[in-house]
Amino acid sequence: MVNKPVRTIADIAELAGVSKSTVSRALSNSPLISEETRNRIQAIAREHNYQINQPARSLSMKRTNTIAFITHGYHSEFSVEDLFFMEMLGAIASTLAENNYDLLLVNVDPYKTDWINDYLNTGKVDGFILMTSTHKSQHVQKLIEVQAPFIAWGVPIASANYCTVTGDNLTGSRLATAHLLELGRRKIAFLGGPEKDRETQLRYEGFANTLIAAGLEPDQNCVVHGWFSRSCGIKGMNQLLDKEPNIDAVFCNSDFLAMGAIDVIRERGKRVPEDISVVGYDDISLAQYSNPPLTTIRQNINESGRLLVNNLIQYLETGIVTNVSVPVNLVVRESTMPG
Amino acid sequence: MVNKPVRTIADIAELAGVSKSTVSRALSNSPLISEETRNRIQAIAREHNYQINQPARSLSMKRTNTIAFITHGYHSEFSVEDLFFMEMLGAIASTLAENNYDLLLVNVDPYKTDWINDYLNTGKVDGFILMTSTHKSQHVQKLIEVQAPFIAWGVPIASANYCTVTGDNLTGSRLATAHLLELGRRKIAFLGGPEKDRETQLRYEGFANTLIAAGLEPDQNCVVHGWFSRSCGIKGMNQLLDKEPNIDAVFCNSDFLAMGAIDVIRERGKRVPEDISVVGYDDISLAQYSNPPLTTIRQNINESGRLLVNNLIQYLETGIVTNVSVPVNLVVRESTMPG
DNA sequence: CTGAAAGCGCTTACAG
DNA sequence: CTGAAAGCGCTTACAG
Repeated sequence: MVNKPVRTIADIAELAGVSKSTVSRALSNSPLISEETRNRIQAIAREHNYQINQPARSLSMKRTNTIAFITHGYHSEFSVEDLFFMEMLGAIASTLAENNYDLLLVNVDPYKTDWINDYLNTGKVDGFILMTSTHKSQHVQKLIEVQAPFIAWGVPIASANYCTVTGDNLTGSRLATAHLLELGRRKIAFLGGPEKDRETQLRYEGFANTLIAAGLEPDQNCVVHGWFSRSCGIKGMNQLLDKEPNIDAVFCNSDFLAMGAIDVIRERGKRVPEDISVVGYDDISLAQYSNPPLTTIRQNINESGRLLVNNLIQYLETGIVTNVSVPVNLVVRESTMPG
Repeated sequence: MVNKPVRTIADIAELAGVSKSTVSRALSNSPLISEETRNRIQAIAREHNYQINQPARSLSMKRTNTIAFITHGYHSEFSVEDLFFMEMLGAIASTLAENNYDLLLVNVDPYKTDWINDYLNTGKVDGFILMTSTHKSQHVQKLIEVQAPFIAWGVPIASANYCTVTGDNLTGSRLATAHLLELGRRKIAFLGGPEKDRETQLRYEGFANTLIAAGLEPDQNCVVHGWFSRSCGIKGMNQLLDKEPNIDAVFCNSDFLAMGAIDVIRERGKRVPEDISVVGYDDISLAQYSNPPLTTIRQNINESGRLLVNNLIQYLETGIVTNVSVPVNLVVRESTMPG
């Protein structure tokens, strides 16, 4: 039945006895085309399993319907410590697919920004979703400088105007701290992310303000900073307990920090949560399987991923710059409440 | 200094006083061009930060230098249970980058194969890396049917000729079983993956043969099958202990199965490894952080990812079909040896 | 060693 | 509502 492959709009035009212009318009549902013609052409295309050629389309339209997800593994390769952005990636992938966008995964060197040029002016992608954790501000500044369309995860840099999605860090830390206070804890430590991270600063702010509102004085002996990794949780918790052995709770800025902290607490002969309550941050899927299951601040990763995609697409189409803060909530598990 | 943007080879041709053909050849290091001309043109391109237009190039060359990584989350979104393919993805991403290929991430519905058409005849990608776990054979058969260039993770289907990379399942299960026998275990259970999985079958074969070689009889009461997930580990371990309460070791076909099994063993009042030794499979990055750290069969994920990329590229260039089996090794941790 | 020209497969003003 | 034609920015036979 099919005696000649149908690969191009020219093939379809011939079969339908119309011009290529008409085929092109019919396939893209142009209102210019009469319904009858459109249906006839679309039927032919379907019957012959026609697929449009994307490079040709991109070249002509100067857009690719492809978005690059920019990240870098915590170690050189991806590992469990990258779970947060992996879960974000899942939500982003499905939302992009729903919008007929493709997803290019770009794993960059966090200390270099030359990836921007490689993907933007080559016409490979229409925009970027920036998920890098290290040196984020350098990447943001460079993206702005070259006027690249992008959206970034995280608190926006004050001096610049660009799209962002972030979790509500102030509320998150307030919820965590209030929960620990309600449990009767009074010597609460802060096991933070990098000190210059805006997210970490906001979380400290919420933490300190909640303590003060409860009539307590934040104690600088109970504050440490580091990366969000398990190994920094181990290091940080050791430092905290060295300085202040009678800590009765710790608010960690990530679930991995919390897991590292719990290991240290137990190694030092104390119990979680009986002696020290531990709260994490993010609620990655691993948090509930941890031992004990982690009380943590849920970042609503799926919702955040959807917003990153939808707001970037909106920006591409309309130029509207959005900065959204996604609600967080407290999830209580056994690391603060005995099971 | 730059008074006119330099975006196309035509712009460079004008600046250099040569034709577009010459620029094109010079930029792709064609030996046809004199060294002097080539250097001069490349210098101009560099100076003006010229980036080649990929869609135009793809349209002309009928290849994209893009590979699609085909997978699907274990649940609808990515979670910790997807860690195995995530870690594979890391190795694949960097190896593709080294070879100047881009990586398109395609999260498919495991029950449909229509993604093939969407990516192949559209000229979006040159080939596929197939990482789906469910219904793999359907995807493979369809790929072969439409003559799509691809490589698949896993044991090749006997009746077909296509590129694969797989771990050495026979050796893996032999190492695991021999290790348990050496520890003096005699009632060893097999907590397997899906019964129709070729990988699982091979692992059972290695397991059973090693038992027989040691003069033991494989006991069908000590064998269960399911998915590779933690929840199936819980279900399976409960079934095993219901049927055979005096099991003293269990060989699990994934690290997640092992984690689920350990939870059940403890809940039933037994100790790991004192009462029951547990061996996992894969050695995902989480295995060492598990409680207790898992003895497991390391799949050499990085090496496997590199091979998937390199052998697919080789196939694209030469048509050579490779089927490789990557060595595995035993990693002993506390789930079999008291710390 | 270099250039003029055709072609890759689309989209979209322009004209009717 | 439809078509002829130009154009997107490359590559590569073909000719010299």
